[in-house]
Formats: sequence, structure tokens, C-alpha cells
Amino acid sequence: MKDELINGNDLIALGYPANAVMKECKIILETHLSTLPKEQALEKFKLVLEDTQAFTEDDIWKNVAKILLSKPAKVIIELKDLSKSGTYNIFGQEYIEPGAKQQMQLAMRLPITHSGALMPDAHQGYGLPIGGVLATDNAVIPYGVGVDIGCRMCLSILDIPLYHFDENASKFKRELIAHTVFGAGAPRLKNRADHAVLHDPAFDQVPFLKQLQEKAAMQLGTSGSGNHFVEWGIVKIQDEQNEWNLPTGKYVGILSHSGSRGLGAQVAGHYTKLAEKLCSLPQEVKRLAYLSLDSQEGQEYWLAMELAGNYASACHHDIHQRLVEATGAEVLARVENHHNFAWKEQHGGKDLIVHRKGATPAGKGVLGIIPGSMTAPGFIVKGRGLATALDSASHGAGRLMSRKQALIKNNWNELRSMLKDHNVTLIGAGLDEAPTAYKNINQVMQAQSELVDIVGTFKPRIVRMADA
DNA sequence: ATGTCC
Repeated sequence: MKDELINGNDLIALGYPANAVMKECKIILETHLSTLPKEQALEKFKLVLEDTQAFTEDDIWKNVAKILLSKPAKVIIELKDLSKSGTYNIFGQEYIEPGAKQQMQLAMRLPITHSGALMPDAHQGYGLPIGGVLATDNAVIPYGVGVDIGCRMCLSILDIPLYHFDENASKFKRELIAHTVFGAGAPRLKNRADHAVLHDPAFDQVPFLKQLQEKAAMQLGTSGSGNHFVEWGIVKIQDEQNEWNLPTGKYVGILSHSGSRGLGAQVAGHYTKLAEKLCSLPQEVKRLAYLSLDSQEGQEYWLAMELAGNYASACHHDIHQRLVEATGAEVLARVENHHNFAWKEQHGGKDLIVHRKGATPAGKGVLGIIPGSMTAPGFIVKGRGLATALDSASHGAGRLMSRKQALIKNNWNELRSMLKDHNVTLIGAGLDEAPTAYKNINQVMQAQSELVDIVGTFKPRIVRMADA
């Protein structure tokens, strides 16, 4: 081949895919076509592309033919131009790291995205940021829900007198240890669980779920690890108009935070992989791969997601029930909500799929729980239904430090002193969960005063988390 | 988040 050289762009212009075939073409160019004029060489490439089948046995071209036939060019879905992606509202702008905003901006550019919002506890995650809310059109993003599907809060307000709790603190601590199970992969202790959710028809409707049924039974009522907890604490009801007609004042309560354990994690992993296979997005957003709700896979994910949500809910109820029975308490009121989930909702008269990944549903009048930290209060909230926040609020204070960073910066002396100051007994946990690793919950609540009203607070007193 | 890549 004389004078001008053929390059990759020439081949792509002919219609060649930009994949492994390029390497083979380069070898042929160098070893067999080096003396041919450019036009003639291009003609040859064109012929191979048009009649690939005829070259599958050709000594020179068989590798090229094989790749052309086996690997059809993958169509990468294009992101919307920034100018057409629409804006999203950020609450608590000053508390949010740039990485989380960049992730949200990318999510806004998906072709399926309708609208979005970022909560004041937001920080970087896989795919959608934690604290990200994304409304899409008839499609679900497994990583827009998160790895721990149905991760949620549950608060039981009890009839136990405060003085009884204080006088018997060691018994309450013992029962908390006896009736909660922490640790990754940890199975339930002793008695085998039975619960309607373990017989959910979804286990038979979705083949992938069948193999997870036994694991789900083994782990029912367990809490897992990470930032999950079960705690005794003091509820303070301050809204006189509360729905339970409870007199304002202090109550003993149980607050728990956990999700769908191995069941949800396996579902998330499986359908994320499937989505990435079926929905090729540019590298920087590949974790936002989505499934159409009209597809078999999308419908399966939705069913599996709802099962994982119900399972997570059952886990909380099981934990609360055992603690309530062990202490002879009665439940006066209960507040609970998912904060890693997707819902079918109407916004502005349009049917949408609303993903909340680390965000609390806050539709008008909807109750929820936003935890603080092991020493900072959590909040019982009532949604204000702000449209620009897509009826959402934060799911907590949000991390200030990464786990790794927190392990380096925090120390046990400081943590022990904080626990003492706040009259908190801690069982388990590591320095990565120290209160100093989290944002200031009061600032976060201030930043979302348009999103939720405060009904009451919860001050942790005996906290159990997974061992470090 | 989960016994951490089918």
C-alpha cells in the first residue's frame, strides 16, 4: 500500500465496528496489503464486510470474518445533551460533595430520566448517589434502588414507663443482645422462622428467586452489618396533632435500621448484571443500566424488588416482636419506611418510576423516620409533599467521611467519651460508625425544612451494631 | 450492602 495509509477511522467509515476486529485488520494491512493502493485495499475491506460469510474459510480473512459474524457492533445508548437533560433540585447544596452532584447530573442525562432531586445527606455511591431521587419513564434502574433493596427504618413506640426502662437498663441490654443477630451472612439463631413472606408466590414465579428461598428463611429477623442497628431509645412526641393521639412527651422506643440481607443483595447483583448486558450505556454511567418495565426482565426485577422490600419489612417486625415479647411491652404506635426502593407514582399528572436510593418518601402527610447517629437524635417526620423534591427527604445525616477515612481519623477514647456524654451504651460497632463520621443531623434537618415537618425525636440509649 | 465475581 503506497503513500496514504488506511487507519481505523477509514474502516469505521466503511461500517466496521470499533472492537477487536481492528487488531486483526491491522495485521492484514501490515502483512498482506502493504503494497496495495489505498483505494484497492479499501475495496477489499468493503467486500469482506458486505459478504463476510464468504470469508469464513479464507486463510487471510477468516479471523476478521469470525469477529464480524460473532460480535455485532454493540449499540451504546447515547446520553442526552446537558442542555436537554433538565435540571434537578439540590437541597442542602453546601453539605454535598461534588462527586454526588456529578453522579446526579449524569443520571439526569439518561434517555429514560424525567426528573430528579438530591437530598441534603447525599454522597457518592455506585451509579446513583446515596441521597439521590430519580424519576424515570417506564424503566427501572437496579442500581438506582441500591444493593440493599428495601433497606428501611422501623420505630415502635412502647407503653413502658421511662423509670422502668432506666431501672432495668441491664435487662433491656441483655434482651437486645439475646434477640438480635448481626454480621454479614449471619443466620438466624435457634428457632426456625416462619412468616408469610417466605411463602410469597414470587418465589415460584421468578426462577432466580427459588434458590434464595432457603437463605431468606435462614436470615429472617437478622440485621446484617455496615450501618445497620437495633436500639432502645427515648421517643419524644412533640406534635400535639399526632395520628396516634398520643399525649406529647417521652416514651421508650425500639428503632431498627436494616434491609433485605442476602436475598436483596443477590437480586440486586443478578439484575444489575442483566441490565448491564441488555442496556449498554457509556462507561461512566454503566452502573445506571436500566430495564424496561415492558420487558420480561424488568417485570421480574420489579417482582423481586417488591419481595425483597416485604422481606426487609418482615425482618424488622420479627426483631421488634421478639424484643417486645421479651420485655412485656405493648406497641402504642409504629412508624416505618423504605429508603432504598422504587415506587410507581404520579407526579405532575404523569405516571413515573421514582427511585429513592437513600431517601425517605415524604409525600404530603406521609410519616417516616430519619435517623441521626448513635449519639445524635433521629427524627419522626411528616412529609410536606414538595414537588421539586419529588416528595422525598434525606434518609439520615449522611456520611461525612468514608469508612476508610473514619477508621483513620476517629479513635476509641473520643468515641467512648461521646457515648458517656450522651448516656449511650454501645454494643458492637467500629470507628467507621462513630458519630463524627456523619454530618450534623440538625444542619441536615434545617436544609430540608421545606420537605418535612418534625413530629418527634428519638434519642438512642442502648445501641447494637455489627462488631468491627 | 453482601460470606465480598457468575
